Amino acid sequence: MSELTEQAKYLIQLMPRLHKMISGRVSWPPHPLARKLTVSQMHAMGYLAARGPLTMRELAQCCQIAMPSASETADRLVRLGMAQRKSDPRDRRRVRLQVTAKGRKEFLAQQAYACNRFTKLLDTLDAGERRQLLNAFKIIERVLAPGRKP
Amino acid sequence: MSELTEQAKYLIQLMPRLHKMISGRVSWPPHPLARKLTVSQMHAMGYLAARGPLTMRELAQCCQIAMPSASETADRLVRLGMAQRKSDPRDRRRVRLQVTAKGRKEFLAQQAYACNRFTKLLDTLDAGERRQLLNAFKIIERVLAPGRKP
DNA sequence: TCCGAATAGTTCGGATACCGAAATAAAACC
DNA sequence: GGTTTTATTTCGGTATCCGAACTATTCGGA
Repeated sequence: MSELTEQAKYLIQLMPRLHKMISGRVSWPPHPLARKLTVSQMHAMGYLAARGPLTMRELAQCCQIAMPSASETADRLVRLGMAQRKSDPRDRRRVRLQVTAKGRKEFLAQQAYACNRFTKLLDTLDAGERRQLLNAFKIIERVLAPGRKP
Repeated sequence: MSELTEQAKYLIQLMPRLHKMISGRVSWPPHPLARKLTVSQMHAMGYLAARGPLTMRELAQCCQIAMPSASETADRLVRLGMAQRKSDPRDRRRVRLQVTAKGRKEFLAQQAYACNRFTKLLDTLDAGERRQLLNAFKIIERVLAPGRKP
C-alpha cells in the first residue's frame, strides 16, 4: 500500500475521534449562565449569528443537511427561545430564522467560553507547533473549498 | 482578540465541515459489493478489524462512547452479520465482539473504496503539505487527548 | 467460606439528528 | 388561468447517544 493511501487511511480512522474531541468541547461544559446547546445547535447558531436571518434552505446549505433536518433544528432553537421564525413578506413561501437577543447573548457566551478553553490548550504548544497547525488549517481550507469533486 | 484565540475559533468553526467532508466519504457511496455501513459502524469495525475481538468496555473506550452505545452498536453489527458476540470463558461477565469473515471482507472493501477516493483528494497536495497536515492532526490529537483538563 | 463491593454488560426511557417521500402553499411562467 | 417550480413542513423511520436501573459474575476481605 502506498504511503499516500496509508495517510488517507490514517486520517479516515482518526477523524471521528478528532471530531468528538473538538466538537464535544464546543458545547460542553456549558457556560454557567447559558443553557446547554448541542453541537449541531451551536453550529447552526454560528451561521445565524454571523450571517443574519437565514431561510431554511440557506440554513440547510450552511450546515450541509437536508431541509427537513434544518426545519427540525429550527424548531428546537425556537423552542429554546434562541431564535424565531419570521415570514418573508417579499416571498411568503420563505421563512427566515432569526436569532433572538437572548439567543445571541447565550451563543456568544458559550462560544467565548469554548474558545477560551481551546486557547489554553493551544497555549501548551510551542511556537513551532502552533505555526504548523496554522499552516495545516490553510491547507485544509483550500481542500475544503466548495466545488471539490472526489 | 489574540492570534491564539483566533486560531482556536477558526479550528472550532472548521471542524464540522472537515468532519462531514472526511467522514461523509467513508461510508458513501457504498462499495458496490458491500452492504452499507454507517460512519459509526465503520469506525467501530475499524477498531475491531485492527485490534481483534474487543470487550464492550474496550469498544466503548476506542470509540469514546458510553457502554450502552457500544452495546447498541454491537447489536447492529451482529444483526448485519458483520460481527458476533463471544462469551469470555476466563471471565464470564465479559463479552468479546469479533468480526466475522464476511464482516472483515466487506469492511476492508468499503475501507479501500473510501481510501481510494480520499487518496485522490490528498493527491492534489504536494508531499510537504501532506506532511504538515498529518503533523497537525497528530498535534491536535495529542493536545485534545481525553483526560486533558481545560 | 460467605457476604458485600466492584465490575461487565444489557435493558429501558428519552432526546437529538438525520433523511426521503408526500403534502401544502406561494410564486413564476407561459 | 393553468401548469410548473420553489420553499417549507409533516410524516415515518432509523441511527446515535446517554443516564439510571437491573442482572450476572468476580473479587476482597473477615
